[in-house]
Amino acid sequence: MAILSRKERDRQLRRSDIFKAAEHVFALKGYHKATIRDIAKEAQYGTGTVYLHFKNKDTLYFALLEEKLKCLLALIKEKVGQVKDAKKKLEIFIQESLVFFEKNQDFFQIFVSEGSESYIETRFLKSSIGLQLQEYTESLLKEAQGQGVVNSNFDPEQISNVLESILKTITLKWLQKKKRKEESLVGLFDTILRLFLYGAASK
Amino acid sequence: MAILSRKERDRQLRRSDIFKAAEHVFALKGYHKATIRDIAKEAQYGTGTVYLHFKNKDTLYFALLEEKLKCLLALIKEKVGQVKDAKKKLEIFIQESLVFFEKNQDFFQIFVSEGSESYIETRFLKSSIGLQLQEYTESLLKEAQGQGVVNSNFDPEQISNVLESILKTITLKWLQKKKRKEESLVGLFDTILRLFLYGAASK
Amino acid sequence: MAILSRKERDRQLRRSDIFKAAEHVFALKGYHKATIRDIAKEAQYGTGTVYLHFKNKDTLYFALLEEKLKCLLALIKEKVGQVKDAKKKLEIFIQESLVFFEKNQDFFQIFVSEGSESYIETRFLKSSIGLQLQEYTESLLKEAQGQGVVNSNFDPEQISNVLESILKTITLKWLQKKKRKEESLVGLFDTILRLFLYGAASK
Amino acid sequence: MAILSRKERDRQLRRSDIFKAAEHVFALKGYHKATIRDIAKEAQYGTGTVYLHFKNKDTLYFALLEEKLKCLLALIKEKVGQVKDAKKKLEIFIQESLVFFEKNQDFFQIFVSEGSESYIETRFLKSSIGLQLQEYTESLLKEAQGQGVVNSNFDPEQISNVLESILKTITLKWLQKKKRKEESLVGLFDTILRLFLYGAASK
DNA sequence: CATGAATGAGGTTTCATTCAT
DNA sequence: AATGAATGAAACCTCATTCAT
Repeated sequence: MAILSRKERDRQLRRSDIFKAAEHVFALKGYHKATIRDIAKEAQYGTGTVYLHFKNKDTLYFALLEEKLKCLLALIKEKVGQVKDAKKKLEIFIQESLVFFEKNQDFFQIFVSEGSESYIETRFLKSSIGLQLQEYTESLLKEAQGQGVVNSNFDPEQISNVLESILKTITLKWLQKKKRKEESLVGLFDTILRLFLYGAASK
Repeated sequence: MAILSRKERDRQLRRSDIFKAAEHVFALKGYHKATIRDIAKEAQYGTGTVYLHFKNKDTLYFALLEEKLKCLLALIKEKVGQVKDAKKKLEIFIQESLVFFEKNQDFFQIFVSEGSESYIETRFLKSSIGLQLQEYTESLLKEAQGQGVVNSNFDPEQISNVLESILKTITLKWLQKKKRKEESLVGLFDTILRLFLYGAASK
Repeated sequence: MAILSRKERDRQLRRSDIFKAAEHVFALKGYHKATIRDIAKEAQYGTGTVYLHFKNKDTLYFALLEEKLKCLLALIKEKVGQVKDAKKKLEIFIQESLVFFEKNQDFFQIFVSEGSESYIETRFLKSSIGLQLQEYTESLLKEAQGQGVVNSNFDPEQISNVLESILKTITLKWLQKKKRKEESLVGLFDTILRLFLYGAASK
Repeated sequence: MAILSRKERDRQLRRSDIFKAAEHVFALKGYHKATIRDIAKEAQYGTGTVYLHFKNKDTLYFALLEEKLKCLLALIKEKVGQVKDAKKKLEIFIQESLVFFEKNQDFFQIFVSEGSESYIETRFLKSSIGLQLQEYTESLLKEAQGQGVVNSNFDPEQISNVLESILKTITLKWLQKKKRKEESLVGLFDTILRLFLYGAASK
């Protein structure tokens, strides 16, 4: 068993190496311009080795998305689970998302690009983790509606999508300007929360 | 002159045929999976014919985006120009966008996909029409800030991005559910305006 | 008949226009890079018009070669016919070739390139005019052998080829250096004659 | 080291296979009509394999020329280096060229075709090996002039070109008649040397 | 297991040639 | 007759995927 587990550990290490490389390359070049050889080289493996761990390019791409999203979701769930207040939960949701995006900028670049090609969108949304995140966000918003934090007239799915899109938009623009400014992404937390909850209107 | 104008008209007709086909195929398959042959076939022309009108795939893609966006922008500018009130202007901006998206669903699919691969993003944003739309939206929001409709603490660029992303998100979801529901996209105008201006919070 | 002959004259004019254009374009770009559209445009005709006069690109190319070579051969024959002495004949042959090449540098460029692609070589050599030139040169050399001007041990075909290749080589190098030097091609007559007849050795 | 050298040897083997195939196909069809697929098929490899070794068709073509010319030049230099007498050197130069051409008839076909399309000419002449051969030939002739073997009045560049063209012409004609006659190319050595040094005139 | 050379399907693009006007 | 838009075959080249070592 000790041998098996070492084997398994090694296996996971390779997978993780490839993930890291793929994350970087996909973020840099986009799905189509990135080649498997690029990724293998970045990971310092042979081309074929990638195929020992992932059936094909698609699989690798989505596995990468899922893996990272699983992290994000787990993180959020854990932190959110520590509070009861629905508004606080939303705040933590946003906060932790921003922290995660700031730490994983390559991943974010991929995450935000996904949705581009229609067939990717479809496939990804059907992936269990994509759905789970969607559902979890919705559940938070329903809870917020239950507690009178969010207006109950809105369709929970709709506003969860809107929240996500605001998060993505603000993060994306921050990423594009990062070179010039020296602002932390988390510093935009207030803006996002405020925009989402109270909108752009004057008080 | 009659001959010349007929020639020119024919030329524009071909261009338009190809645009229509390209719109459809790009929307269906995405930029990368769409082939020039697909588009030519859809337009019922030979492959080479496409190249008589567009230097290459890229050019066709961006010409299509620009053409449509020019329409959208012209439409919006015209309608918005008929009112003075900044809030009314915003309303018309949203309203007309929705009308346009509903009428041009294939284009919307492409429009929302654009932004995916980084080089497309870059190239598109640098295109004059992309910038113009961006700037026009910002100008509307600045005006709204000037008239106290929108909070002046926000960065106009930021909220214009947020407005655009809300529009896109809601439209996208509507598109994905269209088969089931039988709701008009313009019917979501109130939701969008409200969400953007006053946010998701309870009153 | 007058009408017919005018028609025919017009026809010859078109042909000649196209020839002139083709000569220029082929010389500039080479056979493969030159397109029929290039040639038509240069001649200020429509693409299709070229096909009214020449079955296809190949035909045009070889017709051009033949036309010019027919001129060259006619010219040479006429001048050479005015003398009896075999050595003088050879001198005139070389002299007139040089004059012709200097006057028709575009044609020379094509002429010297022909021979490149193996299939062209074959086809051209089998053309009647190619053979005629070859045979005429041979006959001059045979005559020179008969009069003791050229050594009878040589195969007439062989030395006629050698003479032609010396002519081409010297002309080609002259053409390539023309920009720098300001020497007339005919000025190289002595060199060529001397090299051909007495070789490169010291006296 | 053994492993590395075997890999390298394999690599050279593939390269050589492709060269052999390319030599044959280029000789048969000429540069433009030859396709990479033709060459790959001839070499019994897949199309893509060719691109593992040569960036593109051009590169393959010139690499082939260079490789062969490098051999020819090396061979000549070695043999010529064994004698001191300038005339003997010239003789060996011609002799070895003929031996090489006879052994590498496909290459010769290509070699003689090169010079066709102007851009090929230019590119080839600028290649170091093309220049080297040119310069080496010139140096031999200068030496011959120095030793009174060749008339000093001639421009060394000019007569080196003439020598080369005589060599090519005679070889080309021999190649075209090979099917009929059963003569060795080297058998034409005397003719070439005599023609070049003493010309075609009677003694 | 790891490798990376080999593969070949498939995409983009060009251009000789045709044909409706 | 003249035109030039339309055609589509065919070439180049890339890269996901396989497989022998």
